[in-house]
Amino acid sequence: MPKLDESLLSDLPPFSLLERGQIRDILDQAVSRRYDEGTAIFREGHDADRFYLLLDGYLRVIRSTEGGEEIIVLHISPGQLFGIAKALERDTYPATSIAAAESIALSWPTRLWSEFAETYPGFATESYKTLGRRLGEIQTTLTEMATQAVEKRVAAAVLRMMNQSGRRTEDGIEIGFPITRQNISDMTGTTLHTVSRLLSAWEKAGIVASRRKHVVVTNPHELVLLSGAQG
Amino acid sequence: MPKLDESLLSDLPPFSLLERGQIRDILDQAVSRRYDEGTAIFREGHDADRFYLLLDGYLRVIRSTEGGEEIIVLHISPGQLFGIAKALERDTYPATSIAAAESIALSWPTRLWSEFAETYPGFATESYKTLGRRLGEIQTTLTEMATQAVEKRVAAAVLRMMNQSGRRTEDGIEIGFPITRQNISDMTGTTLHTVSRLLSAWEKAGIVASRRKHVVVTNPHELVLLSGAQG
DNA sequence: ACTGAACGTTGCTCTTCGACAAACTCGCGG
DNA sequence: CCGCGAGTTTGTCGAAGAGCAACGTTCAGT
Repeated sequence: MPKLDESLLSDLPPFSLLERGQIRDILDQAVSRRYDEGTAIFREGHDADRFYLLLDGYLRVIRSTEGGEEIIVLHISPGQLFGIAKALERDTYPATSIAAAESIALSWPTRLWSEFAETYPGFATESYKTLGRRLGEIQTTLTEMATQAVEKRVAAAVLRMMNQSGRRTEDGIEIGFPITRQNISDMTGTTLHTVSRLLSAWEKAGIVASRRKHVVVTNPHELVLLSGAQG
Repeated sequence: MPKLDESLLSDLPPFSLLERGQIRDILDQAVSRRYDEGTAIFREGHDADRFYLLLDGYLRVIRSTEGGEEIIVLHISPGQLFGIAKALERDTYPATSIAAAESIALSWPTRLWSEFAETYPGFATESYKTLGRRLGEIQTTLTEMATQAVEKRVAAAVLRMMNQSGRRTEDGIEIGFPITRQNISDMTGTTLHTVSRLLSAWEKAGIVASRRKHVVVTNPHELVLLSGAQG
């Protein structure tokens, strides 16, 4: 295991208040690992024996029904803690995490979570902030799902990914990780067919451009209108 | 303000580890209040200046869209803490709480949350457990909403309320708070018309019996089948 | 360069469920 | 005891979107 550089953590909120030596200690206890696209970091219901920090890449957090259908609950971007079941006093993971793109994450044994929370100022605070944000996100998704028509939901989902991971290109803003129609339908509770039709229509209207597994939003403003912002 | 009795808290998880004197201190700082059916305890987006404990009654936690539609995110039963935005480092409430039945709640100023969490063993732990459970519940609702047909969602929603608040009667198990078809449709993202049709059909099939604003489940087993447990 | 698998498109049909409409009933306040 | 309003029921209609099917396209691996 190569020695990890302190600059990896020093700018991230959960660690930004700490001194060099403290960060060193934390890093020395961490395991770093790479995950190929499509690999599971952990699975729903399994023992929550470690917690994680995403250094690079993107994750999908999914839940599956007994019927075998999967729905994507949220995405995780670099710099975020995840798998922090312990913060909520759970001993199993409540959902499955899959690498949406090739990703790198640090992890620590669960027992260190309480130790970090007690020892390092701001660590617990930031963890709980993260959870609070996620709870809010999920509630928003839920309300959308319950009240909005499919087209608006899909538009909103694409916008959310764009805002979270978008990077400028010459044509517009590209979603920063590979994504299939099936993935989008799993976020919005619809079918890949319907998503395909919508994206085709939007492509004709000059709102998006999509290649296989990649989506570029060329006219974000129009997409916002479609998403039905303020009705 | 009448002096509150210590037995109010002594059996509840967040306080069960505490001594008599500590509970006295906590109670002396609490404000107790009654809320009529339909009254809001606090509203989404407002300053989270207090946190609460439901002593008696039932609450609906709702979120509303810009379009004015409301959806019910979850229900809260007696003995639960709520409005604990502070635990997630939020300074506004993320949703609105409405009394579903006449209810009584204690409340404390937000700043005491951290104090309680530090001073009283088990208090923070229990708060986070509550949040963890709710996060799980919401995720379940979300997956259901995304993958299940209306009938299954409604069946699941009725079952959930039955399990949470049901009380035995001679005819079956009655949901413990007033509930309209509109309320059920707000939980399941459908219309009151559809819910009315479903309940009528179930009534004919001998699965439920409903009077105005009240629902009794007469054949829970059949309802579980309808909810599509294990496909 | 070839092949198969994964991903995407499109047309058609069929069902579910939302929208609109109208009437009924229960329970409360005057 | 009456009238009003909130809650409920039931019917009809139409549109949104799921299901099914078939085909096209891109890519990774050999």
